[in-house]
Amino acid sequence: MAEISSDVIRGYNDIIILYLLLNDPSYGYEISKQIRTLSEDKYIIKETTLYSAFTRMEKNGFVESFVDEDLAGGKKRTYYRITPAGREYYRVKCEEWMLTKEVIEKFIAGEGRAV
Amino acid sequence: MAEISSDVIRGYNDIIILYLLLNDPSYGYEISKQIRTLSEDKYIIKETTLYSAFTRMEKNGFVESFVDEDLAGGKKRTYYRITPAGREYYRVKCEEWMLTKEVIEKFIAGEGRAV
DNA sequence: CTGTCGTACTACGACTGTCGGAGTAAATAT
DNA sequence: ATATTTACTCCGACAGTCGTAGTACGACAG
Repeated sequence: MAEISSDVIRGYNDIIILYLLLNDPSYGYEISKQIRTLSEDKYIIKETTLYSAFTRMEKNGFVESFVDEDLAGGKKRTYYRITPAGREYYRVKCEEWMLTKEVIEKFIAGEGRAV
Repeated sequence: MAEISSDVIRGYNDIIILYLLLNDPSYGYEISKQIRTLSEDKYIIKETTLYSAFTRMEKNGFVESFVDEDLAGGKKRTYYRITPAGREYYRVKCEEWMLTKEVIEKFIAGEGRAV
């Protein structure tokens, strides 16, 4: 099966992550598993990519983090919550996606187009 | 109007360019204008991006270049022709696009989905 | 009681495609 | 005469992703 390369998904990791924060805060490991599940194993985000996206988006004010210190066994977990600015960013990026899709498909074979 | 950012189109410049070489060889300036026209001014590829894509794709064997020395006034123009490997690469990339589109749209609001 | 697997990250350096800016030079339009 | 269009080329910078490694705790198998 074809795999999704990083160049191709680049620029969409942000919205993929934010989508999963729209309803509830979540954390890295959980998000990572959800991406895998929701995409039916077609996209498995790299840990480093995911965590660096969190850092970047927090710096940009799109998410806020808080730590849950009370996990069983004294373990910690860092949650991220989407901010209003993050929601707006998500919305804008979705619109950009629609536009990009339209443009790219003019240059794509398939969907009834001959090569 | 929203603009298409480089991160978002990254990874698709190759197929956009190859698409325009499918039927006939062409050259940088012409391709650049065609992208602009076909996308209805929604995507204007940067010169540096375009020419470095040519160089990269030639190195990878997806295109071949030849120079037309006989332009009026002794000017030169470098044409690029798609190779069989380039056609195959284009085909594969198009399939990858279909898959990527499917995946991304699971994380996108709009198209009847609520946010 | 030892080792592997799953959870939940962090750090660091490398790579690649894109970008910004500058420059070149001839042809055509004003 | 000057500006614009055509047709590139070179250079250094940047940002996001990746590969590799490491940490640390708990649960479960052998």
